[in-house]
Amino acid sequence: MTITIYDVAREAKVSMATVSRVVNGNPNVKPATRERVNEVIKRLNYRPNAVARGLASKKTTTVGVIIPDISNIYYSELARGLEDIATMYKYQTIISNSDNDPVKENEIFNNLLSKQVDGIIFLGGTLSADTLAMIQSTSVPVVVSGTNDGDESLPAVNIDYAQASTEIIERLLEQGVKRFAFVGGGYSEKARQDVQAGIERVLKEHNLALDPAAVYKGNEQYLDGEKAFNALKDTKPEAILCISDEQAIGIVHAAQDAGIKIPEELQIISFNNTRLVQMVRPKLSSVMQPLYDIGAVGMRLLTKYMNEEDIEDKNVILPYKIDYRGTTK
Amino acid sequence: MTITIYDVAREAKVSMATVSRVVNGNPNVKPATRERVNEVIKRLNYRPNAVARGLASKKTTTVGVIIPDISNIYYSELARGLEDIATMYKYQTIISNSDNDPVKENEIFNNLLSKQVDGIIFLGGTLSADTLAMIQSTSVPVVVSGTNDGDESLPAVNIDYAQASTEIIERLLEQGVKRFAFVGGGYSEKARQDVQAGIERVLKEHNLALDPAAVYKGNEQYLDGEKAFNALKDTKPEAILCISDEQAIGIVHAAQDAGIKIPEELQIISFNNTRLVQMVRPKLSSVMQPLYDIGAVGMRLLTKYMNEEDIEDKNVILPYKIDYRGTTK
DNA sequence: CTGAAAGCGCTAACAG
DNA sequence: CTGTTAGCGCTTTCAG
Repeated sequence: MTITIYDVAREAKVSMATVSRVVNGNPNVKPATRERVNEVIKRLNYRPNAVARGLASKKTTTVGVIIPDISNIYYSELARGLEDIATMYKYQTIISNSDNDPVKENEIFNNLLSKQVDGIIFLGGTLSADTLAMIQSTSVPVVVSGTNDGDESLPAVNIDYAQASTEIIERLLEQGVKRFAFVGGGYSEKARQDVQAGIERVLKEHNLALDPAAVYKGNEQYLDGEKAFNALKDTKPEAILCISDEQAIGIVHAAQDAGIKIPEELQIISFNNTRLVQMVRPKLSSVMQPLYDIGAVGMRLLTKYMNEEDIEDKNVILPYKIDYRGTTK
Repeated sequence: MTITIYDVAREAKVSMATVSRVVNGNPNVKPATRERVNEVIKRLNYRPNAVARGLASKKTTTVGVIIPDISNIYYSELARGLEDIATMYKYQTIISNSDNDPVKENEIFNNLLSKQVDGIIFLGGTLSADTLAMIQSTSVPVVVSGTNDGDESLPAVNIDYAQASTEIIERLLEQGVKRFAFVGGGYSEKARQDVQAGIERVLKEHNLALDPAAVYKGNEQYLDGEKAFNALKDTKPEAILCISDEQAIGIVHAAQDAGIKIPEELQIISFNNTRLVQMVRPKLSSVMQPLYDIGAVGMRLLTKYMNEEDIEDKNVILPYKIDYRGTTK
C-alpha cells in the first residue's frame, strides 16, 4: 500500500542504503545508479516517511513556535518573518497558542519536546519557573523573539524598549508636556517593564515622576483601549504611551468620542507598529519595530544553535525608529 | 542520556509493554503496578518520544493547516478557532503559509503528508490540479474551511456568500442605489465568484447589470483599497461591496480623503468581518461571518473523518448576519 | 561506490 | 493483568 524505501530498492535493484543516499543527496552514488533510483522514485511516487527518518536520524527538521495569541497582529507579523526563514532553511514550524497561560505554556513545551523538535522559538508569554527549568534541562535550543525571559539567560532578539520610551518622553518634555500616562501589559511583562523603566528614568532626571494612577495594565485589544482611556482620564494626561497599537486605536476613538482633540489636547504613541497604525485617522504615531526581522533574526539565530554554529551574540538588539505621525504634535 | 521506555521498565521491574499501557491509559494494569510505574516515570522525568510512537502506531495526532497568509487577520481568526478545537481533541497543528502560490502549496502538502499528519485543513489558496490530484490519491482526510475547491468535492465549511451579497444588493436597490462596484480577489477565487454571482443575479432580476469597469480584482490589503478606489471612481459608484475589511477601510479613507461623504455619497460594505470593522470611523458595515466557528467547525469535521465517525453533512453552511454599521445608510 | 545489518523508541498482537 | 516478540520505515556504521 504505502510504498517504502524497500519497494524502491527492490524495483531499482539496489539496496535500501543506496536509495537512502540518493534521497539524501549523498554524493557517493554513481550517476547512473542515481538516475535509475530517481526514475523509480518518480514512477512509484515514493514519498519518504519523515517520522521514520526522524526516529532513525534523531532530527526532525521541525521547530516549535510558542505564541500567546496568533490572532494578534503583532505576533502573526513576527510569525511571518520567522516562517520565511524557517522555510528557507528547510524547517517546518509547529505553531502553538499559549493564551499567555503558564500551565498551557508548560504543556506546549512538553508536547514540542516529545515531538522531538530540533528547536523552539518563544514569542511572548509568561515563561514560568517550571517551564524555565524544563528548558534548562533539555538540550533543545530555545530562542526568544520580541520579548525576554526574566533574567535574560536565553538567547533573544529585541529592540531597546527602554531607550525608545526614553526618546519619546524627552521629546514630549521639550514640547512642555507635563502629564504622562502609560498603558501596557498583556503578553510581555518584561517589555512592559522596560518601557516603564525608560519613562521613569527620564522623568526622574527632570525631577518628575510617573503618577501611579496614570499607569494602566490590562489586555491589549481595541475595547481595552476604551477602558484604559476611562480609567486614565481623571489624571488628565497630555500624552499616553501605549504598548499595543490596537489598544492605542481604541484610546484614540474613545478620546475623540469624548470630544478631545488629537493630537492638540492629547498625544498618543504606540510601540507595536503593526500595519494597523496607518488604518486610523489621524494615523497613529509609533515606535517602528522591525517586526518581520525580529521574527526572522530569531529564527536565524535558532538555526545557528541547531547547527552548532558559532554564536557571536546571543542577545541581538535590532534598531528601531520612531515615526511621529498624526497622533503626536 | 535521554531516558526511554526501557529505562522506566527496568527501574519499575516490569516489561516495556506495561509501561506503554500505563502511559497510554490502558485499563488492563493492576493499580499497584500502575502506581509504581507512574512513580518511576516522574522520578526519571520520562517523556515519551512521539516520533517513535508515531512510527509504531501510524498515528501522529498532528494535523496540517494550510493558510495563504498568517498575518491576514481573517485567516488568523479562523486559525484561532481551529486551534482551540484541535487542542480539545489533543491534536497538534502544523501551520504553513502558502502565500497563495500553487507551487508552494504543493510542496506544503507533500511535506505534511511525509510528516504523516492525520489530517489536513485548508483555509484558502489555489488548490491546483496537481494538489487536488495528490489529495485524491492519499487516504489522509482533507477539509476546507472558509473557501472552496473548484468542484466542491472536498468536505467544506462556509457561509452562503452568494445569498449574502444578494441580500445586500436588494437592500441597496430599495434605497434607490443604481451604480454598484465590486472589489474582491486574492485568496479565495471561489468565494469571490460566489459573491459576484449573487450580485449579478439580483441585478439581472431588476434588468440591471454590473458594469465590468466597476469590478476590481487585486490584493486585499489596506493600500490596495486606495488603488481600488482610484480605479473605480470614474464609474461613480454609489455603493461598493468589498470582500476584505482591510481593503474596505482603505477605500473608506481614500474616499474621505477625496472629499466624498460616507455613507451619504458612497456606501461601503465588506465581507470578512474581522475585528477591524470596529476600528474605523464610521464603523464598517459588513457581513458577519462566524470566523472562529468556521475554523472550529472545520476542525471538528476533520476529527470526524480522522476517527472515521459518521458524517451527516460534508458541506456545512454556517449562518451569517449582516451588520449595517456606519458605512451604509 | 554499494550492501548488510543493527538499531532509533515505541506499539500491538499474541500468549500465558 | 503481564511479558515476549515483531516490526514501523528509515539512517548509519562498517565492510568490501
